[in-house]
Amino acid sequence: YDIKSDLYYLFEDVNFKNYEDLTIAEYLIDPSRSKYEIDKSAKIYLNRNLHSLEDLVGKGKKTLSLSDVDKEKLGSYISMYLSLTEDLREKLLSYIDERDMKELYYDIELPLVKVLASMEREGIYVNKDYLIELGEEFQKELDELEKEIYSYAGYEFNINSTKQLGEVLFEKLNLPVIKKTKTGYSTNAEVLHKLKGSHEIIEAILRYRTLKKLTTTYIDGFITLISEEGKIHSLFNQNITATGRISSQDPNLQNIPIKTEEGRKIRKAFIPPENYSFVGGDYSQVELRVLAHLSGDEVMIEAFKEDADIHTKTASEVFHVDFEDVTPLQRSNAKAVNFGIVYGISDYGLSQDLDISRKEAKEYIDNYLDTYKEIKTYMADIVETGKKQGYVETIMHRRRYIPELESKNRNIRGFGERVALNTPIQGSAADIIKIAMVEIYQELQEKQLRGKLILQVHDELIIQVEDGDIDEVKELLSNVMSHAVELDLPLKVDINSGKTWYDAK
DNA sequence: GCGATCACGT
DNA sequence: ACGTGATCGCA
Repeated sequence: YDIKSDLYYLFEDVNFKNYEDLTIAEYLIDPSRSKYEIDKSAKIYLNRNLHSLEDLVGKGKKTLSLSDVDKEKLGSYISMYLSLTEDLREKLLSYIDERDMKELYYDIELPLVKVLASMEREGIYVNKDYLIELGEEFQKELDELEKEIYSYAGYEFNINSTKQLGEVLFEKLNLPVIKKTKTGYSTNAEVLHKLKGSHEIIEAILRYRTLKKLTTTYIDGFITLISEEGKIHSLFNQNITATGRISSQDPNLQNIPIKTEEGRKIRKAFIPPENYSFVGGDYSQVELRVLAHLSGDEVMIEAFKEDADIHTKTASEVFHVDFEDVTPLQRSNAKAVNFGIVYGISDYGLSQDLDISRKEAKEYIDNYLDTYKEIKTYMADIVETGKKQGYVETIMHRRRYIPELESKNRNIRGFGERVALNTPIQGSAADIIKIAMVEIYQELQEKQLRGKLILQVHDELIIQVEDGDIDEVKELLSNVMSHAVELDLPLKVDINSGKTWYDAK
């Protein structure tokens, strides 16, 4: 039960075939549960009412150490735990078998436990001095912005408080209210951008928000997590997301900035040991490729086979212009539609994204579905399947139940429909990269390459490798990732390397 | 401790 | 669509 933490200590001795993890089995049976605790599972799967460990040690500040727990109570808890585990195992494995999840469980998720444990244990070196320096740079500008904002407002207030900021903008300065939230005025980036022309304070606030985020989350936040050896060991969770993706925490290494150059600089702080480099591989358009495969849409499959720029190709089809004549705006609109389709689009959502009317958004979508006719069929079919079965599946039979499809509330049902479409796409992409991770891990060991997998960012893998083995690892990573599964179209992988995470782009 | 808001990623 | 985390302000 939750064996990843134990693998830290048993690492050298445990081999692939001789461990099991019931939290993983439970996750595959129902990935939407918020946590996997043995007392709850005993109730769900065996209808047994049990005391939890928490009943023994308490919670919060007064939590007891195990050594302080009454020995008799502890003993009976442990014996209950052991016999329960065996009963639970039998029950869960029968579910896994019934649902055709044996391959997913034994060949992907279980081996992956060890891969993730290895990534957590290895961690990643951080250049602390660089981070501190970058932080000081940001802080200097933040101090100036703070003064500037106070002078525009006419008084000092807490800029971080949306409530106080709303009062300044919409009551003191009388700027037009663009949007309201449940609790008051909306002050998010989207709103602020629309207010940009109306007062100089707006640009200062936007800049303040950006720099504040970078300092608090990515600089101060990281510095406190650096170990004595100068590393960060974040956790890679295997039973959190409803779609099968991995999540990362303490710190989250899956949302390090990249879009703006300033934020991207954070990545220069992540470095390999001496004489090592990073080799990175990322799937190009993996979710759209998965959609092309799942729907069997020949137009989209053909576009990918030609290795065309998919957004330009989409624009040329949707707007009925030659490939060469697609304008940057047309391409960026087509890109938004492609994104929207993967997320299970609504005309409302797309109209928000593109800041156009709902009617225009609907026209874009209709044009899109006229172009990719089999995607239209697929969208209708998958929702139908979800309603009929109560769940949808990925290519490796990962399953997600969608009770929202039965809701009488239109909004909730609409959400369920988007989930029904997005889950097989996002989840199959997760299946694919997980297969690649398990294979890479095994190949690096068997070929005795001096490389270790250290990061996964949904469609991207980063390996830390001794300089002499860079070329071989690049080749291996490219092959393993692109052949992880066989679809009706090729998977494309881009490979890079460098001396910091920033450079492995 | 917790919901709400905001911002970062794929 | 899927996440994590910082902060505020209230309980």
